[in-house]
Amino acid sequence: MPPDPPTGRVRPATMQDVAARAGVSRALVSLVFRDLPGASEATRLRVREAAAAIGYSPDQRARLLSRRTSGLIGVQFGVEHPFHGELVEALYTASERQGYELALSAVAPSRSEDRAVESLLSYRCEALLLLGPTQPTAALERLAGTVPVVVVARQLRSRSVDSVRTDDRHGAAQATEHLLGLGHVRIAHVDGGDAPGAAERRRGYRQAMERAGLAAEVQVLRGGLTEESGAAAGAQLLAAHSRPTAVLAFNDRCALGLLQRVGTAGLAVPGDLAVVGYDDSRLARLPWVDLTTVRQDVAVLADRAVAQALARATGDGARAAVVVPPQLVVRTSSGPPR
Amino acid sequence: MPPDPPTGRVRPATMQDVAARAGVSRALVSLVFRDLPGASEATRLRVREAAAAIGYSPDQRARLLSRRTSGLIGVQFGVEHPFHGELVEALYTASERQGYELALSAVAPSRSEDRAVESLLSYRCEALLLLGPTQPTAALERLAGTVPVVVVARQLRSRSVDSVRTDDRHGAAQATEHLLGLGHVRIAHVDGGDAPGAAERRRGYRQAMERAGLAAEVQVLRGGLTEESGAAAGAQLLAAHSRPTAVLAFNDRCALGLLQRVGTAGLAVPGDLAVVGYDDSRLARLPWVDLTTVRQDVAVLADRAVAQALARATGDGARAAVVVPPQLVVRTSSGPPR
DNA sequence: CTGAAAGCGCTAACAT
DNA sequence: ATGTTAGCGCTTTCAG
Repeated sequence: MPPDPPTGRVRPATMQDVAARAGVSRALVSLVFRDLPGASEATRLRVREAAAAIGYSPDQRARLLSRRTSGLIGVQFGVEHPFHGELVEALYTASERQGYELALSAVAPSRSEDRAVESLLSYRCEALLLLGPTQPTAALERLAGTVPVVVVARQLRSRSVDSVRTDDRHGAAQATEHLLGLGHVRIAHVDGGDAPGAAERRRGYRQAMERAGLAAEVQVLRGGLTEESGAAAGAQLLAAHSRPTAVLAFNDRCALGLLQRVGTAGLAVPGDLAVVGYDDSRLARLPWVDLTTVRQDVAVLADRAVAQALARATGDGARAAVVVPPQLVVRTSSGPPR
Repeated sequence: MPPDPPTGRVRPATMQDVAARAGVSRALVSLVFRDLPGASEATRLRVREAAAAIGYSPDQRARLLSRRTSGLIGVQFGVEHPFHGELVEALYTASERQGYELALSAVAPSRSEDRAVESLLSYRCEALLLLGPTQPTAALERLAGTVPVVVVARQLRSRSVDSVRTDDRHGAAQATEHLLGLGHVRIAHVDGGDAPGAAERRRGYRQAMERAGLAAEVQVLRGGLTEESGAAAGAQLLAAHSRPTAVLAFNDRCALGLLQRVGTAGLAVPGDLAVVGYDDSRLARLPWVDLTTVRQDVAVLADRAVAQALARATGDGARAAVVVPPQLVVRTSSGPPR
């Protein structure tokens, strides 16, 4: 054993140390730690004890390097998106179940998606999961030529890149149908502009209106992803001479801004205006908001994404665009027209 | 070159490939990629070109393994805390400037802090940055015996574990003094119970009141970290016979719930009640909220945390409890009493 | 300035 | 059931 480094901390124990202490070979220790057959119960116990005694834990760096396959799935996520947080959590569960480790790389205003991907690649991840990437499709396709790529939570028109997302068209249609079922006729949609998913949600809304024979009532207002955009749309609604009795907002934050704006103007919700959001975020569940909304099934999204990534990484499995059904969550912000 | 694996993807290029193509030795390529002296400009160019031509990027796994020091800083963060997201972003900047890589490990309802740390340790990180950990101090001290640990954004009473945090006592005092300066006398504090930082903020509030000779007016209401807790406290305030004219809430979310509750009751803000939050979160900046609040300096916290971690990892540098001053951000939710 | 050789700590394929 | 032997792709001496 070499002398301690100047810090006074001991060199971390290696597999060799454990083997020596347990009186076996390194290979045996390796087997025991990977729970593979080929060691007697008695030795397993001895090895475990020796390891515990000297505080050994396998060195992941060496393990990654020596394995034929890295066993790593790279995940690019945005630090500012609460929804990505939920996804990451679900991905841990999903990947663990399938025996893989996650490598996280964050995207932030000061850290580009390119940098995030580059870092992931340097760890030789077997597949990349990109949460709501904003890179152009061409760039994603190029990347997918290097490593299996699964785009999560973004609609993508590509033949080569895999994707897993919620059926936003269906979600928006469901929400619209819910309002129609309540007896609303003048139903407006405050959209998300060119945000991921916005086009799909517009289509779902429009189709539901058309199916109900209300094509003439279709009214799409320019919105966005934030409270501010919702408030602006709310102001527009108030100014309209034939005000809608119900609104489907692009997402919960947008709905919240809208609620705030029309509330200030004295409108009752849902009496004067029924409001539906999208995402089922924490905000939607606040007691005084209690927003009817559309929930994305995070656990299923994560499962499918990991499964698809691994299928591609191992060579079997063809390209797929997986679509997961959303779920309407009815709360008190939507009710029949007065 | 071995045949392609069954996936049809080519084996990633190695340093040896680059060396062969550029007609130099591997060691040279290594130097070039680490920007170390010892190679002529001409060779550098040749190497870079060769690498680019075959799409080489250094294998981080091998690099980590072979270096005497891993050059990794492990970060444990909570996926559900927007503030941790901000910190992570700043940590990327700070660590990059000091030539270190970040290894991220998330904590979530279904993923314990122990698991997160275990994963970080398996990569042989040189130091651990724990963002708002909830582990007991004893556990943290034990961990710190294995690897340098810096606790970020949590107050900690320990002689062996380093910490970097905002001066919450000072922040709360500043906020209280701001309200005092506006002419308020009956100032209440809706606290954070036993949340990290709550005790410090209570003290800051109390001390400011006492310094102003208003010890008799001190009123601490049980609150919490969420909108719900703020709303509950708001209801209590409304019921009080001698209602305060100003409130300092534990954080912005708590303040928001409070605002909502007293707004519903018809109170004007800041006219009937001045409200101050804490954190300067996105919520505080919403136009119709425009909350006076206390900002934590994320960039400085991150810088100090990384610096302290590295100082300890390299052996020099003693234990430290770094305290970063906060900054009061005055908006429209605070004004003089009517 | 350049090249050869020895590991880093583990896994994997083969012996025994 | 256990031990032996090569590497994984890089960094790091130490010679040229």
